[in-house]
Amino acid sequence: MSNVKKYSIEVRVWIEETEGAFLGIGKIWLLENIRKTGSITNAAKEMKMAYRQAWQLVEEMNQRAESPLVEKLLGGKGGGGARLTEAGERAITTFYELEKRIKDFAEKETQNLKF
Amino acid sequence: MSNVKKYSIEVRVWIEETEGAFLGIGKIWLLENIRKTGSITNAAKEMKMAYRQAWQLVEEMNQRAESPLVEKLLGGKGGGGARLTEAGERAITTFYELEKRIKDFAEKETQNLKF
DNA sequence: TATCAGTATTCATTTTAAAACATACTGAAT
DNA sequence: ATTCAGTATGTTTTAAAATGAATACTGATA
Repeated sequence: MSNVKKYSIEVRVWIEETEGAFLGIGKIWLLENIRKTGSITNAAKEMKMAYRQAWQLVEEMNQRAESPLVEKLLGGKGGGGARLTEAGERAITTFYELEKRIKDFAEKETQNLKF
Repeated sequence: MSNVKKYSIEVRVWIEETEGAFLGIGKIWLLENIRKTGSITNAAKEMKMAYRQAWQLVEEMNQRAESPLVEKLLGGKGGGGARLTEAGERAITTFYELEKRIKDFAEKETQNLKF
C-alpha cells in the first residue's frame, strides 16, 4: 500500500458582464439573506458582513442587471427594508441551476487524480 | 429592440487536498515559468511576483504532492536553479485537460443568460 | 410633529495580504 | 579560498480591503 492522497476538484462559477464579475455565490447568498430577513441591514448581520459592503453589492447588482434584483423601501413603518424583485428571484434559481450542472459534470469527469 | 446585455459564464477550477486548495491556475503558471526559465528567481521575475512568494508556493506544492513537482538545485555553477520533475510535467497536463473539459462544458451549457 | 428602523453616504480605523528588504547558505568553477 | 547566481528564511514596509463610527435622509404611523 503506497501513500495515496485524496485530491478532489473544486469549481467556482460566476457570471461575467462587460465591466467584470457580476454575480457569484457571494452575491447570491446576500440575495437569499435579503429575502429571508427583509432588509439589507439584517441580511448583513446574518452574514457578519458590514452594512456598507452589503449595500454596495446590492447597488452594483442593481445597476448592472438589466432590471434591479433588489427593491429598496425607504422610510415608513419599520424604517423601510428591502425585498427581491422577480428578476432577483430568477437570478438565484438560474445561478444555482447552472452551478449545479457544472459541478456535477466536473465531479463526474474527475477520478483518480494523482499528483 | 430592448436593452439586452451580454452575460457570460466564468469558471475557475482548482484541485483541493485535505489541507485546502492545492493546485490552481496560479501555481500552474509558476510551474510553466520555472520550466521556461530554469529557476524560481527568473520565473518570479517573469511573473512580476516576489521571489519569496514564488519560493513558498513551490515549497507548498512539493510538500503536499505525493512526490515533488519541482526539483531544486542548490549552489554550483550559476548558483543552482529549479526544474520540473516528471510529476510536475504531468501536473500541468492533467490540470489543463481537466480545466478545458469543464470550461467547454460550461460554455456549451450556457446560453441566453438574462438578469 | 415626533418617533422609529432602515436606507444612504462620508470618513477614520483596523485588519490583512503582498511586496520589499536584508542576510545567510550552497557548491561548482576558477 | 574567492567568486557567483540561485536557494532559503526572517523581518519590515507598503498597499489594499474590510470594518466601524458618525450623520443625514426617508416616510408610514401614532
